[in-house]
Amino acid sequence: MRPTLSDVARLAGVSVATASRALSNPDLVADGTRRAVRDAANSCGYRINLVARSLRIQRTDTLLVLTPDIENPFCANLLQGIEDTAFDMGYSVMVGFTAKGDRRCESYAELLSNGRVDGMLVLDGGTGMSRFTGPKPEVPVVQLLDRVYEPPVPVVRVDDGAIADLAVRHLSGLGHRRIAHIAGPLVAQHALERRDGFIAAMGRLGLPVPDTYIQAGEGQWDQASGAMELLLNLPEPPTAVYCADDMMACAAMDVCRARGLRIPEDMSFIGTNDMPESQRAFPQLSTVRVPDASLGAKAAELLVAMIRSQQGLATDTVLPVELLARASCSPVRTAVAA
Amino acid sequence: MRPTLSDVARLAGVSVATASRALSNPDLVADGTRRAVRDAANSCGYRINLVARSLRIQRTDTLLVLTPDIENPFCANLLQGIEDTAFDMGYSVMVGFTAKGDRRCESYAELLSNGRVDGMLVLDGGTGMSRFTGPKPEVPVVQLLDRVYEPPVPVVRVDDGAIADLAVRHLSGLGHRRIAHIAGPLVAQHALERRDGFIAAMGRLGLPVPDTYIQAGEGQWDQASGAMELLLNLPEPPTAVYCADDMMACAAMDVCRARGLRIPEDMSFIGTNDMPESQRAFPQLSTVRVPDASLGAKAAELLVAMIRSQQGLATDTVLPVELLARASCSPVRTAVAA
DNA sequence: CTGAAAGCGCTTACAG
DNA sequence: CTGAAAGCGCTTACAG
Repeated sequence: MRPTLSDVARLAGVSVATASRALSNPDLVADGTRRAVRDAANSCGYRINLVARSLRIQRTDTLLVLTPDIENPFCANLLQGIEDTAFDMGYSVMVGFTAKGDRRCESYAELLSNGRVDGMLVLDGGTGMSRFTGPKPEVPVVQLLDRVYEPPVPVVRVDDGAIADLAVRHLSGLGHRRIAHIAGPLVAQHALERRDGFIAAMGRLGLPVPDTYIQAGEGQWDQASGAMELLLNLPEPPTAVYCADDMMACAAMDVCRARGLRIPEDMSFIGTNDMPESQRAFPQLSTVRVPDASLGAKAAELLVAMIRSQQGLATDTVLPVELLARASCSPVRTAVAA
Repeated sequence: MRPTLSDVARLAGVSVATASRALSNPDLVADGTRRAVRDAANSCGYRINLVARSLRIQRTDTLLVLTPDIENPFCANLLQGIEDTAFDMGYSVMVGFTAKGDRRCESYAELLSNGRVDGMLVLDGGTGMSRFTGPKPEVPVVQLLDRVYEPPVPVVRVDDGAIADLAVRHLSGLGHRRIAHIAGPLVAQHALERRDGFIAAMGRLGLPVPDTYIQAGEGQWDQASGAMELLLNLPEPPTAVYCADDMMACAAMDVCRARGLRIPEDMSFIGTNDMPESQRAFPQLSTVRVPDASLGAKAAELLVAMIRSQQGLATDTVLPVELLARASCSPVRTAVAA
């Protein structure tokens, strides 16, 4: 049998109360007593039972993070960022993958309502979490990137319209006018807003956006490749492409290379997120960096603040993005076109 | 206040004992009673408190998985595979990243000894977990890929020597004799065994292995690039390279491409793991597939079996690997050398 | 089929 | 500074 606090108390010749204090609140106890209790604990190999402690103090010091998956390196980084600051604040993290279906989501949401975790951090990729946790502002939930619950459930995100605008202006600054967009999974709000932001930015610059210049990439390698094929087969192909995601940009670049096009001379590319593969791509991919680590850190901090029921917390936190001009964009070649 | 079981009992006009049975063991209770209790529970929005339940039944139905990081897609897949089968068996998973240092590892290990989780799954990348959890066969721990604790702590793995042998024989079957190896992080046992397996396999075929033909890639993109540069600068460069990891193979291929070498005509490559990038590489990378999902599933099943204190469990489970011959290897060009 | 009671292993007012 | 006691919210022999 594992020794309990009362075993320690008996060994040390004190009450359980004192043993508890000596171990978790040493200041409340006399020097000698403290030493006696510690010795007793060591000698019998005592380890506190955290479950009992949790029941008593009514918190688990555990956070649940929900993410569609972690095949996407961006999500993986986010998760690591969250775990990192959670750890520093004394929290452990449980993880659930929502892309696996509704039954899973429901089951995960119950960990929160059933008291197994103190709070939940949801990074939704268009999965239907909203069906399972209604907008109950009283439970500690913070959303990452996409708003799936109404305010006052807080969200930590970037400005996706601004991202698209940055990308488009970079390209237009290089003289491009025929700019296409390969969109992400439009079930996810951020993908939708990047697409709409793309249209808006083009409009502001007076550049035309034929329907065919917006292709569905769905955040998938293969679909993005297909989207690029379609763009290249257009009677009047674009000279530059803004992709809602770096992985799709890499896929699209590969298609161009396979067709013998030079990048950036024949086709310029700009992605989003600054994933690890962007710097490894050839040529290195220009992108709009989304600060994954800070996003995760901010979200974790906010969640913990909610758990500790602090007041007046931000309900919408927008973190800055950054244009990273690398080698995949160049000035447009002056068209000698028909 | 959240309603408790005694609130439900009062509402339904029964004892707490009956309320508990009606909810978690419906068969033990009369039809009418069951209905009354359920109605009561619904009407007040009762949710069971899992922490209290855990304390009572002495298990948490939670597993801890320790991994160096999840930037490596292979680890990410493994984690997802584990979570998947854990979920199916009724377990939640907590995650800890061991690459973050010793203090972290120690802290994670305490979750096990302090009763927060029922078992631990460790995927060690050469981090010093062994320092924190001695070889106590009684605690439920299973190791993935690398053995860091002595038997009888079980391990679920592949045969790394066989992997290297498969790769080398594939290359030698194509006529290659000058075969080099880019090694993984040698602090990790699997990397060490792949390297030693490489040497052994070459020896069996009577092929020479100059020291310079074994370069340190450390599982890092940049280091692998550097390793490839060194190989290319050799007076007598290899005609083929076996990489301990697909990511390093991709890095090495990029170096060759940048130098204007053709793959596979000028240099053949074979990797390990079958990561997603392997199929996206150009040309598609030949590799030895390590069955990440099955590895995770097997490990999770084994761990749960240990938790349920089943007897006679395997202490060493070796899963089969598979050679995937894709486009990055071709017959050696008959040397017109000096 | 149901209830009274004990107990899982802690923490924390409250009194002294 | 220390102890006796209550209680966190469940489950499960044990009796009936």
